[in-house]
Amino acid sequence: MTARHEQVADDLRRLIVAGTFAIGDRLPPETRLAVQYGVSTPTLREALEVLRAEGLIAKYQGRGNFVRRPSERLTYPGPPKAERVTVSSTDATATGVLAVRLGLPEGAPLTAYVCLSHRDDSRQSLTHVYVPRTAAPLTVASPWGDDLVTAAAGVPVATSNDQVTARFPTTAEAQSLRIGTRTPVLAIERTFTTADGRHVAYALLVLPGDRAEVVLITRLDTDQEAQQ
Amino acid sequence: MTARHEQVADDLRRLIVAGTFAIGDRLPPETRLAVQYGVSTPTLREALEVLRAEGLIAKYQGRGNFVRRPSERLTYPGPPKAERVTVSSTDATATGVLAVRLGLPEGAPLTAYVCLSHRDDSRQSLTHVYVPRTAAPLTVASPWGDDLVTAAAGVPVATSNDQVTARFPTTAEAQSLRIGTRTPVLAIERTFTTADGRHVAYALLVLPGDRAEVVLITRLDTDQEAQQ
DNA sequence: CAGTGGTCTAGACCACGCG
DNA sequence: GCGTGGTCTAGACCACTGT
Repeated sequence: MTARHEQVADDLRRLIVAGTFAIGDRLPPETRLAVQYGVSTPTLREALEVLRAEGLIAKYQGRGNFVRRPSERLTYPGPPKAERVTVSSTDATATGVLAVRLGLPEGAPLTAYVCLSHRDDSRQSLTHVYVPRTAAPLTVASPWGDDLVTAAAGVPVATSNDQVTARFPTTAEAQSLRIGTRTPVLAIERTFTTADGRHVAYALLVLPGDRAEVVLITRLDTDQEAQQ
Repeated sequence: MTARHEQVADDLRRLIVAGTFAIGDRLPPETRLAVQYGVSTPTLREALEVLRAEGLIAKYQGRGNFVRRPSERLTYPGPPKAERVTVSSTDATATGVLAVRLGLPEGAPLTAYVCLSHRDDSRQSLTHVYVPRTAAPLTVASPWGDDLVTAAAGVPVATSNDQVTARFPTTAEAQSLRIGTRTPVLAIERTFTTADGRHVAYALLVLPGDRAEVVLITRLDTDQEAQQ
């Protein structure tokens, strides 16, 4: 009682790991694969969606489906492996959840930074950083936003509290990261806190689920880290 | 140029947060909603899939779509909020990645535990724990597997290394958690290590992306936690 | 331009839940 | 049995890519 698209995905996965389709190869067009497997095109696309979520293939509109190089996974937090990070900044105001997270009054002036990290023409991460607006000039940044926050906050930043969830990307996020709207992403909401307990920055990281993972190390014999 | 199913999702989301559809309410049948919005049923189902990934609604086959109670999110790691945890155990052998992770020879005897945590008739987490086979009798367990590991390992467990990824559930996982196969999940691979550096247990946690989040707290002024 | 994926249609049939 | 969601079909049209 396995679904048809799962059967197709299983067979294609077998062909890929067996090397019948080598790394970097383009798969046959979806229409032809659909005919070969005797399924309709939406069903075959479901199968490819599964493989894409596993990071086995990448789709490029107008070009085709390609076998991905394995273990291209980036880890968060960790040394950024991006080749380039492009940053842009705009003025914004604290509204709704943003004001709550930063402990600021509604409408307070903010500066919003957008960091997009690349590597080998592959988008790695999309980060939005929100800090209270200051005159601080900001130049370079890490893909996770740490540099921006330490530079923007006048005082040292002590801890960051990260909430990691799995969801689908918004259309804007999918376009920025060049992933499908049905590819799961890791969404990380970071709240930066100073030693005296003030929240000084908020960041939203979006990492493609097919090429990123979050690593956390817990000491079990000591006390567990406190929850938010 | 927004996709049709995104427009429909936006409108339904608006109706839900506005309270037109109250918490616990059943939405109209998908066929009727499709007619109302002037879209086909697959398109409308795509819209509902988006809302389900956001945790706004829950689907039950044969019954309908229901508005979920918000902030039902469980956090990992953290105090388990499950009402019940059902555990079953079977014998297994270390094969492939399992042997590598545990540092055991291929074919070594293991005991596999499956923990399923519930709460209010809602599946919360599915955990597979693999430990070297011993005669240790194991009774109760936390949903994250910690209790099982500390009981099974003869020596104290010092740290756990967790790798968090976002992906789709397997059909078996989806059935166990009673979620759709297209609902993103947080998959956490835990490796338990003793103070002398031996890997003594391996666990795979699957948390529904629409009701779970991983929380990690990082101290920025001290040295970053070492990566694996 | 031709080929590719992105999205959508208007149905169909099956499995499940409940009365 | 009836209504529900789960899955699939066999197309269609558009947008994007590279020549």
